[in-house]
Amino acid sequence: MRRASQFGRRPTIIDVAIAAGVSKSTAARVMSGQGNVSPKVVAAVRTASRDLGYQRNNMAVSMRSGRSGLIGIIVPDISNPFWAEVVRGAQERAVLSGSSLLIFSSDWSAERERSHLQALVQTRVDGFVLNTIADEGDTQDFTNLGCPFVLIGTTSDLYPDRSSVGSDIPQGVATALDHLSRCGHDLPKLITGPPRRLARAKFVSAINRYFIDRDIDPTGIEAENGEYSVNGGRAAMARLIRHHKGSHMTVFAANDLMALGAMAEARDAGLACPADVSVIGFDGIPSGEFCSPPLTTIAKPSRGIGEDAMRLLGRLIEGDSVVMRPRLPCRLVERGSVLDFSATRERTLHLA
Amino acid sequence: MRRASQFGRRPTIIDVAIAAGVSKSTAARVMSGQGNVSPKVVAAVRTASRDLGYQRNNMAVSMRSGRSGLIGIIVPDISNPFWAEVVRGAQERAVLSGSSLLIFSSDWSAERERSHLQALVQTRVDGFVLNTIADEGDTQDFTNLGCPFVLIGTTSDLYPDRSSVGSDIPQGVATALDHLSRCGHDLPKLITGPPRRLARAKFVSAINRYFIDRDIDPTGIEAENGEYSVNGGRAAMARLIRHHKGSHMTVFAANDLMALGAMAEARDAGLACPADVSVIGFDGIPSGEFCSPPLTTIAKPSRGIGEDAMRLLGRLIEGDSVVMRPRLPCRLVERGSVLDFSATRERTLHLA
DNA sequence: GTGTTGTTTGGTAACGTTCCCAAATGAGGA
DNA sequence: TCCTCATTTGGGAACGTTACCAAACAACAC
Repeated sequence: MRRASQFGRRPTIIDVAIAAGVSKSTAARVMSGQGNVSPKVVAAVRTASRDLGYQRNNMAVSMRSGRSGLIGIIVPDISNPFWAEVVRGAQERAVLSGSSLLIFSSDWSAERERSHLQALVQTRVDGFVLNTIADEGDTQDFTNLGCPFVLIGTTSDLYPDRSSVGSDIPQGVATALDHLSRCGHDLPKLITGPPRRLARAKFVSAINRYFIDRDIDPTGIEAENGEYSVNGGRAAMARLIRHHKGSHMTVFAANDLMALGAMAEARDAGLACPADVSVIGFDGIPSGEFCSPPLTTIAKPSRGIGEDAMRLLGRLIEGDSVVMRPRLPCRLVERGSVLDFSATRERTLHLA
Repeated sequence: MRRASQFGRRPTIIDVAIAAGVSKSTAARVMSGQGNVSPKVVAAVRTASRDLGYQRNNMAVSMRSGRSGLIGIIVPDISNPFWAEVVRGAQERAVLSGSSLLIFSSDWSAERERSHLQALVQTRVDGFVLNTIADEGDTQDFTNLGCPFVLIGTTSDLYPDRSSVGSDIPQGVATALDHLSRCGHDLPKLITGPPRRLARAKFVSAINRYFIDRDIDPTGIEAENGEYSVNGGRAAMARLIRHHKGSHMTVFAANDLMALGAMAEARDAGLACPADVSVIGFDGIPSGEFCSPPLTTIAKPSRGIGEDAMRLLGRLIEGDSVVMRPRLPCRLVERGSVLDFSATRERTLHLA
């Protein structure tokens, strides 16, 4: 059996054509399966192709067709299981539609985001999915790259006339606060992202709105900023503990990694969760199920965000210029990290 | 300022050349910065390029040069934080070397692996990193795809004359068993991967060897197979619990996700960890730090594996045909999921 | 002015594919 | 035999880039 290596290079469709004794046009017609070829020739070309180990060169195809079959996706932190899950959702759809995914992590650096974006454009991806870390003011210039894209996450609010997919933050926040109030908690303390981040502002304002709508004054709510990581959560929690007066402390973290860090820090400080400290997170990453105690959290539809973004991008690539901005609902995942005061009271009564 | 969209298509280097009033050869010389161009012309071309928003078409470049600047990586399960971390290591190196990573997950399906592999070849990646799920017997045919590659993980042992990067399984296993024995444990029970998987065989045989080398008969060791996932670990643990006689149970899981599952299952069965059940894992995923109790495990150098594989692949792509097969050392991460009988005894004495 | 350098520039081909159009072939009827 | 029509086949161009080679140009010495 002849091999690709016999040429010292990969066989082209011309090699196949020659081997089959036809012209490259005919060989191409066979490969694309568009008919109008005699059965004898089809067989000959197929055989030659198999014998030579022919593999179509997608570079040449995209060169000619203007379609690369490549899709880019840039998220801020691929190490965060939440974003990993979003990417996985996108991946699933990409495989389904026969395209390949170029995955980048901006690591919260605008510089990196820009450079990855340029790499994507130069690679001539058919489109990209982006969670831009751009803050208010310096909105990036990917809007005129001449390449279809779908934004994901909170920062997409900065581009109201562009298609985007996100989770419904106000609804998620309300779900969390409803749960806390149902469990008999007072105003929570917040662990939020870095000061300038838009996501932080959205999170905080959703919380304020919730309380204002219920005639509760939210001005007393304490908030500590931190990086969106376990260590960021630890540091913020350490500060909260230092300033804390009173008995039970309730903490609402803006993402699960920070919630995990907060719980770890509390434990190190000798505080029991949920007895002394209640923690509720935001994201719904798998690790939350196994931590001690299991983390009560607001699960975002991470995989769905990735999937829907790809679906939307697909339509954009097909030329459908519709603008859609779905905000998918979050749901409460009740586990063990939030103390239920009502249940405690009941239990106390039972014991008495 | 003129924009890419003025042509209705992306500007090419010819557009730049025309705008600058030179030939495309000259424009190309400027863009590649290889000198022999008068300063005046350089300035003109630079200006034209910026004005038009010119972005080099990497498809055309790779077409001409035979280099795509694309690298593929296929892992069995991108949802597993261990593999995510390997990919992240690879990503880091890729960005450093100016190439982009195409990431695929085979999800333990040979069919998918083959299809992803074909996608990579057709995209003309410069090389790829692969953890093949191929079992003994049906070794895949990526060896004659005419594309440089580096294998990672246990299955690379099936291709002894190919470059690969892995972790030192025997050393890791020995580290784990040393620790268990130091803590006063008897023979552990095993939670392993699916029966036909080569990784399972390597794991089990490393354990057998360890005991044989120490004149201990390993034949009595119980092992339960399962998928390499949390639920796989749960199911295996359920079976172990059902068959268990005696007091304390010691479990060595072949990966951390299964260890997490085992701990969850034990908890659901009313067994305390580590009091009733000791669990030691293998991988070193971040979630292990936050579970209850924190998971004692053997950490593989996940990120290093990804990095080294890319480094090696880089050399292969450069034409250096050296075969290297580093096996990176694992290290013990001692946390709370393994009961230390010696310490317990001491503490008991102190209390008495 | 002429010849000899060295620098700067432009034209052309090639990478592998697909599409369009024209040419060739075959079948069937007048 | 010749014409018509349908089917099958081949040739050429184009996608955007770079490398090679030759031509043009400038500078300088004779």
